Amino acid sequence: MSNIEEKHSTLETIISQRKEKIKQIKELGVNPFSYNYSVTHKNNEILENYDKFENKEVAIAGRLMAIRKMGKASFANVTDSTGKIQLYISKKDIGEDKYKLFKILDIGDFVGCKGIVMKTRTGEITVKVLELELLSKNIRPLPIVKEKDGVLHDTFSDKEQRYRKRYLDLILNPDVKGTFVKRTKIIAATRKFFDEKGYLEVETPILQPIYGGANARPFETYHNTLGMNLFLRIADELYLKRLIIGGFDKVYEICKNFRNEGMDKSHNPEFSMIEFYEAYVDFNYMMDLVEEYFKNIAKTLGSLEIEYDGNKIDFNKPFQRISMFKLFEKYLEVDISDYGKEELIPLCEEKNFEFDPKWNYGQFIDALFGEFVEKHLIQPTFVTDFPKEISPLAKTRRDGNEKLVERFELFIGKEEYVNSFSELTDPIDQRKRLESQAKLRDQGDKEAQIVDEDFLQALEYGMPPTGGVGIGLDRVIMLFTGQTSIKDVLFFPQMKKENE
RNA sequence: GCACCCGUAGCUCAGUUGGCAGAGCAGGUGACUCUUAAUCACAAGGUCGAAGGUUCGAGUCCUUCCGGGUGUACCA
Repeated sequence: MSNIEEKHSTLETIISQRKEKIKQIKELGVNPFSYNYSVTHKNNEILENYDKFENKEVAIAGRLMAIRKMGKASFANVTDSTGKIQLYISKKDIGEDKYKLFKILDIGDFVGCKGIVMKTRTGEITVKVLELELLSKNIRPLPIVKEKDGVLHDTFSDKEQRYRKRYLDLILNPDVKGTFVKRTKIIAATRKFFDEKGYLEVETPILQPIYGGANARPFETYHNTLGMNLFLRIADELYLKRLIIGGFDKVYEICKNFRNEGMDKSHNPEFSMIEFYEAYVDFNYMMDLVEEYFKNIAKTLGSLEIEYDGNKIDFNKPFQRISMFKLFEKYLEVDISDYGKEELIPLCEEKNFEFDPKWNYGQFIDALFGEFVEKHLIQPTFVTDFPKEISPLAKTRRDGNEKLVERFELFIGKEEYVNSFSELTDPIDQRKRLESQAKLRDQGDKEAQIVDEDFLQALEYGMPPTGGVGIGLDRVIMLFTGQTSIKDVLFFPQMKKENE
């Protein structure tokens, strides 16, 4: 025997068997990849209105998810976008040829069937098939999830596979679909909320010659014809402000932003935000609007009280509004509102908190807040009184306190969801602030902002007082779907290349 | 970035002290006309994530690398 037997893995064997089946199916005169099918009803309609459908004819279509053969008659489960229904298929009803076809079908195939709605002896609503059609042949075996008494067995649970092959996750883990339907509902409700407030939805460039509006490292790309470097936007702030300067009163954009930095449970390199800007209002007005927005989304999804990551979050009450320094007083047990950098250094030492002596006042406050305060902010809380150094696009406090700006962030369940300020409209001040960012950049802060001359020029023409807000939509979606990883609210989270 | 955990058949998982790589499901063949994690019988299916090393002998121990998860840090 000189013939070398090819060693096949199970997978290769199954795929070649199914390709062989395609040949057989064609020999039976059947197209294994048909063009259309006239569906009269969805599975759930039938299951929910059995009385109406009993003994009536229906035509349904979907994917075969289980097959139980018993000789001359068989049962199968077929799943469509609404749910799973049982088929009863007997040789007597569909004829010798079609039964032969049925017998070579596999789990994963799409079928269409016309038949009579009935109940089996055990009471299960079932379509007794009279005409069976193969709509699309599967050749790669679908993972099999079994279910008994509501308990799932052998679930498709490998997170890596679920993220890389989201289509399988959607087929095999029904809850996943629900999360993404909710995602779409939240986006739609967001759009509706701002449309009804008289905001104009706009689109601004994703490819930007200069990036800005946030502190982050960008993705860089290159345009061949223009011969220039472009950046994927890290925020759309500076463009939306240009539109306010241009005379729009209220604009919003639901935008994808791109930030070239670390990834974790709440950071994906591309993510969704909504930013909105309104002329003639300040950050206090925006606090009201943001509070209304969150209550609106909660209501849309059914409840003003939710549970998230082990915490009960209550949207009924007015959100707490509190100065960062009051929070420091509470959790640091020191009033640091009059402290400068010189006083903060011994405080850090006393609290055993590691710091970089090169930090400016704002960076100290920011770091201390992150370490000692954030973890306590469970219920919705507007935090105000941010230092100027970490807020280069926000107006100085109107009461003359030069260290602080009119800015708030909304925290829920220890996470930041919203960032907002009374937008800085003074072009001279704005230039100064961006220049001091540039200085930080020169000192090695890769996330400091860039001086955008075009934006500064726009400001010089005059910008009305404006309130602006950015909301991290993926996080909002996580909150209202109960997911604690951003990967579970993105259809296709970013992954490293799989090795072969 | 650091720490810990995981990677075995298409899927879900066993694999003891280092001693012949296993099961269920799916797939194949056969039986079976109300099954439903259908059942029964038979046969098949493996680069144990990759590469090195220790050893008479490595799925198992060591090193490096790849991928994933969790925590932590950076992060708006």
